Amino acid sequence: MTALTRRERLRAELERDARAAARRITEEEGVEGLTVAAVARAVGVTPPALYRYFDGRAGLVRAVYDDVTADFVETVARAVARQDPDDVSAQLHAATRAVLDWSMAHRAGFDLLMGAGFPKVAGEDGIPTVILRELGRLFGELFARLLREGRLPHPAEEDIAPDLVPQIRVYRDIIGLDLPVGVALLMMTCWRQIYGLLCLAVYGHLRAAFGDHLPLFEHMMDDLLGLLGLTRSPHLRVG
Amino acid sequence: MTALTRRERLRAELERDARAAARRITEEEGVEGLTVAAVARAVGVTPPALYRYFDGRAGLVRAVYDDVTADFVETVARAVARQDPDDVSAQLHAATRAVLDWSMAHRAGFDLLMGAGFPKVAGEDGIPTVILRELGRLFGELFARLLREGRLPHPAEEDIAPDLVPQIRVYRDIIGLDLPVGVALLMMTCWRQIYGLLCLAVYGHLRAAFGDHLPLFEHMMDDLLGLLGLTRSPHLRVG
DNA sequence: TGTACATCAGTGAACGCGCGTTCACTGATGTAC
DNA sequence: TGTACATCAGTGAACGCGCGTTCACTGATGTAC
Repeated sequence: MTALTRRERLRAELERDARAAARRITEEEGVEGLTVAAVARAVGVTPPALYRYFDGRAGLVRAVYDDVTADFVETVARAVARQDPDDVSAQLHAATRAVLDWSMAHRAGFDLLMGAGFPKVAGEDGIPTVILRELGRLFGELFARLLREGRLPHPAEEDIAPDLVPQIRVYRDIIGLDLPVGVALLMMTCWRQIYGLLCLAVYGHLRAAFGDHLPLFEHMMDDLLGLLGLTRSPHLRVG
Repeated sequence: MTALTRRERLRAELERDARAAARRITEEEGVEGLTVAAVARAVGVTPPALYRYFDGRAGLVRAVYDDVTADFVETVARAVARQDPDDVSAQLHAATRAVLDWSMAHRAGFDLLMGAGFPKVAGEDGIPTVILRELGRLFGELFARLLREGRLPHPAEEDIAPDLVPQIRVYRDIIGLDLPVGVALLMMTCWRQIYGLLCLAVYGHLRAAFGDHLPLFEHMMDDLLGLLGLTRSPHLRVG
C-alpha cells in the first residue's frame, strides 16, 4: 500500500479518464474521430495537456488499441471459462460466439483490431500480431486437446497443396503452438469462415437481409463443428 | 454523329479526367484522401470549378462509387465469358478468382464497395445493393443452371433452421432470382466464405503468413465446388 | 461573313471549420531543511 | 511546524495545415440575326 501523493492520484485519474474517453470516442466515431482535441474536450482539459500523457495522436491511438485488445481477449477467454472444461464443443462454440458478439458490440474496435482500421493508422510498423497470437493460442489449445484425444480428423501433410504448406507453417508459428500442419490448416479453414461472418456482420453489407446474424452464425457453427468431428453441445452456456 | 461544340468537348474531357483522377486518388489514398481539392489539383483546375461537374465532395464519391462498381461487375462478367459456356465449374471458379484478383488490385475499391468504406461515406441512404444484385445475379444464374440440370445438392426448406428461412428469402429476393431457399442458402454459404477470404486478403491481417492468398483460395475453391457437387475443371482459363 | 448579344466554364478571394503541435508561462503541489 | 525552493501539470496563444463551399467576376465560346 504505497501512499500516492495528490499529484500522482490526479495524474492517474486523468490518464484513466482520457483512455476511457478515447475508447468511447473511437467506438462512437471510428478511429478517424479520435483526435487529441476531442479527448481533451471530453475530459475537460486543453489539448496540450494530453501531451504529458500520450505521445500525441499516435500515442492516443496506440493506447486505445492496447485497451481494446485486452478487453477483447479477456471477453473471449471468459466465455470459454464459463463452459464445462471437458466440453470442447461448447468451449469452441462459446469462444466463437463471444468473438461475434464482442465485434458487433464494438464495431469500431473490430475495425481497429481485425478490420480495415488499423492498417490505415498503423504506420510502417506493420500489422501487430497480438490478436492473432492471443486468439490463435486460445483456439489452438482446444484444437490441440482434440488432437491429443485422437478425435480430430485432419489431413496428412502430404495431402495438402505443396504451395500451401509453408504458409500454414508460418501461420502455425505465429500462433506459437506445436501443431501438425493439417491441424493448423483446419484452424485456418475455420478462421477464414468465422472472419467472413464477422466482416459481413460488422460492415453490414447484407444488413438488408440479415438484420440479426445469429441464425447464419449457428448454421456456420454446425458446419465448423462437423469439420472437427464434433456436434453442437447441449450444455452451451451463452453469457 | 452529332457534332459537339468545342465547349461540349472540353466539358466532356474534363469530366472524364476528373472522374479518372478521383478514382486514382481513391485507389492510392483511400476514400479519406478523395477531396475536392486533390481532384482539382490533379486535373489542373481550381476547386470551385469542380462544382460545375459534381455535387461537391459527396458527388465525387458517388461518381467514383459508380465507376468502380461498373468496372468490377464488368471484370467478373468477362472472366465468366472467357470460359466454356457448358463448364459451370470453370465459370464459378473463374468468377470467384476474378473477384479476388480485382479486389487485391483495387483494395480501396473493395473497401468502398464491399468493405468498411462505404458505410462511412454513404450517409443515411443505407447501403446500396447494386453489387449484391449484380454479383448475385451472375453467380445465381450459374446455380440456377446446375439446379435445372438436377445436379445441385441442396437442403430441403424444412431442414433449414426456421429463423434462418425468412432471412434467406429476403436475400434471395434482393438477388432477384427465383431460387429454392435451400439453393439460396448454399449461395450464402459460399459467399460468406469467399467474402472472408477477400477481407483477409485485402485487409491483410494474415499477410505475415499468407503473402499470396492464392493457395488458400484454391483450397477454398475445392471445398466450395465440392459443396455444389462439382470438381475443379481442367479447362479453367485464368485471364 | 460580320456583329451584337447570351451563355457559362473557370478564377480568385474569402469565410469558417477543425486539426496537431510547440512554447513560454502560471500556480498548485511536493520536499528538504 | 514553518519556510524556501524545486517540480511539473495544465494553460493560452500561436503557427501552419488542409479542407468544403459560396460568390461576384472575367473572358472565352456559342448563337441569332
